[in-house]
Amino acid sequence: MTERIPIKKRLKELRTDEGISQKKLGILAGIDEFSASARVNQYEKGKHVPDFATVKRFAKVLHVPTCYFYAENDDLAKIIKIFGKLSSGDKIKFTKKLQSF
Amino acid sequence: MTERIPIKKRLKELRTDEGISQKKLGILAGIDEFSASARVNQYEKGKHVPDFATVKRFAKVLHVPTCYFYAENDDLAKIIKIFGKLSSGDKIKFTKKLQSF
DNA sequence: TTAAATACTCAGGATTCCTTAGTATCTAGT
DNA sequence: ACTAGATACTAAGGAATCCTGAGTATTTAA
Repeated sequence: MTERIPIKKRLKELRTDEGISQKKLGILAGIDEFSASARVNQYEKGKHVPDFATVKRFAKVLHVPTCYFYAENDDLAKIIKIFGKLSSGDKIKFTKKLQSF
Repeated sequence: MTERIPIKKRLKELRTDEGISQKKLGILAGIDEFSASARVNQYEKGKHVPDFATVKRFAKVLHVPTCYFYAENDDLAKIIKIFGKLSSGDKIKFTKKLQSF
């Protein structure tokens, strides 16, 4: 029973964009160096699912909002990523403009 | 060790807006009627964390994108919710508007 | 004030994850 | 082509977390 969870895909995309290894990503996210490689691989292959605290640390390392890893729709994922890169001022401005929709 | 996960807050907000009980929400999401009450309560109180497949079913019942439940930032949560309610055409317009920022 | 609905809790069996130890594969240098 | 080191990946079992079943509190409405 393979759970269709976006984390594996999103994690791999961002990690390869960043040009770092599975092990290094794990270490940067605070995972013990001796299990970092196995765990990140299990997440990317979809063998296991990281808990929220771990995803949160991946998000910090990879500079996206945490919920990016749970976005099923690619367009929505892109919006979440862009929103995360806005300045605080632009976030407010943008949010206000949305009320028109 | 209480994990600071947005699910509990988002779940309660949406459920009360909808005006249904914890048990009913669980049943609508396909949980066995004899454990629906306990499980949804555990999720809302933050005692346990639902797996992604379960969150996905909550999302369907409550008419929001799944990643809404993982959004830490309230403004971003609102954006995700609005995006989920747009028509395909408006989703494209919406995405373009964000590019200009 | 009572019954029913709703919210909530506990404990243990069921499930999933993390760690350890290792194998497979890729890459760069000679 | 060969080797060494880096990277990707996997199995298995102990550790951690969840789901189920059986309740107890609390709220609501008659």
